[in-house]
Amino acid sequence: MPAPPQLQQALSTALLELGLDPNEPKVRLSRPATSGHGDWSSNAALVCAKRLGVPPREVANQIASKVEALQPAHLKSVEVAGAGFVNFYLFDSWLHEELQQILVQGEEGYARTDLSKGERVQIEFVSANPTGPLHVGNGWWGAYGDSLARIMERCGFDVTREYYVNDTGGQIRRLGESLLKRKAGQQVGEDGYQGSYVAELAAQYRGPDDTMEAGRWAAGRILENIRSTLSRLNIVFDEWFSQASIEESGAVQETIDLLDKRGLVYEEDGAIWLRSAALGDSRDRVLIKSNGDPTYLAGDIAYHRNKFLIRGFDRVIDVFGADHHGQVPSLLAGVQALGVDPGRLEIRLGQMVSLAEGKMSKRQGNFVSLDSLIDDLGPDAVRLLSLMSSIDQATTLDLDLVRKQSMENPVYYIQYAHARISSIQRFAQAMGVERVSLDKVDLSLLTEEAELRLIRVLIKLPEVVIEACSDREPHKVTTWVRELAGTFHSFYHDLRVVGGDVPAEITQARLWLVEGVRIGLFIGLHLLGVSAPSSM
RNA sequence: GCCCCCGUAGCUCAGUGGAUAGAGCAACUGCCUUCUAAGCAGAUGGUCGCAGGUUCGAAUCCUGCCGGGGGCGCCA
Repeated sequence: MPAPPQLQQALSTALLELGLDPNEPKVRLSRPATSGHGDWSSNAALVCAKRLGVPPREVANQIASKVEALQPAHLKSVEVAGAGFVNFYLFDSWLHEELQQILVQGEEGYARTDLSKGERVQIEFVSANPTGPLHVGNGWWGAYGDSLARIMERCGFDVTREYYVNDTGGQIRRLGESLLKRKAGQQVGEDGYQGSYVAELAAQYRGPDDTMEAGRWAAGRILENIRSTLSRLNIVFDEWFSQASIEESGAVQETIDLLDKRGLVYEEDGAIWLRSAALGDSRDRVLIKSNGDPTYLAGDIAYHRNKFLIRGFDRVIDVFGADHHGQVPSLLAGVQALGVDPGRLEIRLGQMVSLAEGKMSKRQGNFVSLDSLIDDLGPDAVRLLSLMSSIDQATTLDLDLVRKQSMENPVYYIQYAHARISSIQRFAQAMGVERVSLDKVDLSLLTEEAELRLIRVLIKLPEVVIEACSDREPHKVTTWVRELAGTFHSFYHDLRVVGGDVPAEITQARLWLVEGVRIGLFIGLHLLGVSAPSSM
């Protein structure tokens, strides 16, 4: 939340009068961590003191008295503290006004901003090969991509969610081989897909004994399952983009022609190479193998040409697993070779998710599928669990522990807060207490510390969403939602809303307060893709 | 060898330039005749991997080292 405009204005004026630049990048008006340091605090004196050759506390004193003289709205007192911080204490009226605004804006409007500058963004994520069920890591990075999309949408971006389907080449052949071997009752080799799902598919396969045909059929079936698994997690894609379609449309050849025209390809050892070493990669890369097949990279560059130059996305965010880290420099080089500013392509790497029980491998089929984890914990818990920490953090899941905790999972803690508020609202109605309209309620009756604390947390949301968006870190929303839920539970314990001997006007003010909290929880949970139940 | 990520309480993780470092789980003590105890309150628990550097100020930025994970294909 930005500081009250009058306070910002007064501070700027004060700084200017002292010959200081209010737009100095390191100068901040921010909320201190502890309430003992005021509602807002400026570090201007610390930043500027050296240049002035005056002790910081002295500068701070001058700033303090100038701001005080300007008497900005809501300002109660100013103090100089620590090494030279100027701390501002505001009247509660500031918080009451903020709450009022939140209630006016509601679920739709609150914490909605426009950072987009009109950008169309594509986020490509999951994109797991259709050769087996999704694993837990796909769910982790999938929740990340989808929540990032939701957050960016709330910040005004036009977002397309896309899944790149790897439905071509050696994998499909290998899948087809595995299927046919299973069907014929033979052993699947070491380099085949050994999971039991292959046997299940083999039993259903009615097509000819053609490797590619069987492979494509199986991939199609698997993709259907992937789609339904993802939808259990509230992940829905706008576009499923087929790699085969890129190859069959001749787009790969067109792309290579384009690169050739730019003088960035050459032939050697019967293969076609990209001069990627000249574009930041550690070496040159093969685009067309000596057997005439395009490499994965060639298809990927053609795909990114489609993203940037055909469909015209302003910005593309690719979410990959860290095991694909090696292909990043090549892809960036390829994009640059197309003449696209590589700054328009962001690649976020999700660190690996593993199980305490041991390593997972899709080929060997001994992994815990995302589906079974969802069966185990429920979709909300899986989604929230995956959005608790940064994707830069490698995760080791201890299933026993997670299962044991699932009844005391953070997800219930948060949802319970939302359900409790709904319950209060139901109770009020049952008692015949109707909420008066917003222009009739006197929010200034909210003076208890537990009430004010709640508003202080609630008003952080817009800034949290903005930060989560620009840092591409959805888990910041999770952190905030947990804090709000905790603050609410504490409030709930301390103060009654309806009934008891609470005066009617206070009940009204508190009903609106908890509605504000409900709005915050609802928005936060929605951005995380977690449901907000009205009862539990 | 080179590249990326991580190292914070017993465990899982927040905090990434501000003033006494936070939460959940585990362990301890209290709180339900009152709007949902899936909750609340209190106490316990930390050389922020190590060593330098930058800064008025570093868990946060820079360098080196140690430890863990991932990657360096005419595989995808």
